[in-house]
Amino acid sequence: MKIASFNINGVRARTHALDAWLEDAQPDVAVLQEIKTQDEGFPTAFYEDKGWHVAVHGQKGFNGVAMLSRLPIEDLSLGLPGDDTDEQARLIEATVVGKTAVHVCGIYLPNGNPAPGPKYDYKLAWMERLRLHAAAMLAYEVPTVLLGDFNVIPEPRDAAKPENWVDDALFLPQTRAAFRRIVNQGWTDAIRIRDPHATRGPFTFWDYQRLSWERDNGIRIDHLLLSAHAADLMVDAGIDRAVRGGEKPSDHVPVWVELDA
DNA sequence: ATGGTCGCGGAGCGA
Repeated sequence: MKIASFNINGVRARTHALDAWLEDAQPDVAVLQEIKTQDEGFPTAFYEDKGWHVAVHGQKGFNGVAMLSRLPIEDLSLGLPGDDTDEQARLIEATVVGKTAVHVCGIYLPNGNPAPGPKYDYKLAWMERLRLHAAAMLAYEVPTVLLGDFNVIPEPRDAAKPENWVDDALFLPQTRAAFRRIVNQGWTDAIRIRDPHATRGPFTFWDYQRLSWERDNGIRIDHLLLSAHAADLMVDAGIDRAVRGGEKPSDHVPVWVELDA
């Protein structure tokens, strides 16, 4: 079972890039971030006609997440628990059953800039709620993949120019510590373990500005965290880097993991 | 140091 994540930065602006990638990569499950539309603006019927099961958690203008699955979507849940006043659409999770059941939780973690400030406070609060939810998911002991745009640069080697990010909400010590608290519950970073001693990259995001792609001035902020049961089933993982060089690309590229499930 | 690029929605914000 191939499970992927792609921050598409607007589903309407990304029709070509998304379809081309789906055709090429053939994921069984794909979680999408920043669809930037309400539910009714998502091309649900279009993808259902192509054989996808579709779940959408939309929001007008900003944020918004979705799930496309070749397998039926079961036990769908929308939104991060822990704050009934939080109306931002940033989490979609469900169970899909192939050879075995896999729980898939797709997230769009808040950016948090500028820091300090209310947006950074919201980011840290969201990460604390995610920590609690992640622990609850591990307790189910179903193979689980927690993936998406985390808006966290975990280590200096995850940025081409870490010195440019020292005051940024994606790289501040508090952000990285909050990320570590989650990972240290027992999650496996599927991309990092493929090359544990890499000193630079790989990257998943290149800003539209300052010729970042042409200069390979990237960062790694899209992550796939595997529960122990999921890590035992991992066959391969990767980053579809070439997507960034395509026509009308997102500023993120897809990340994926293949499980024997 | 500054400004640079996108998407959404139809100005300015978010990233």
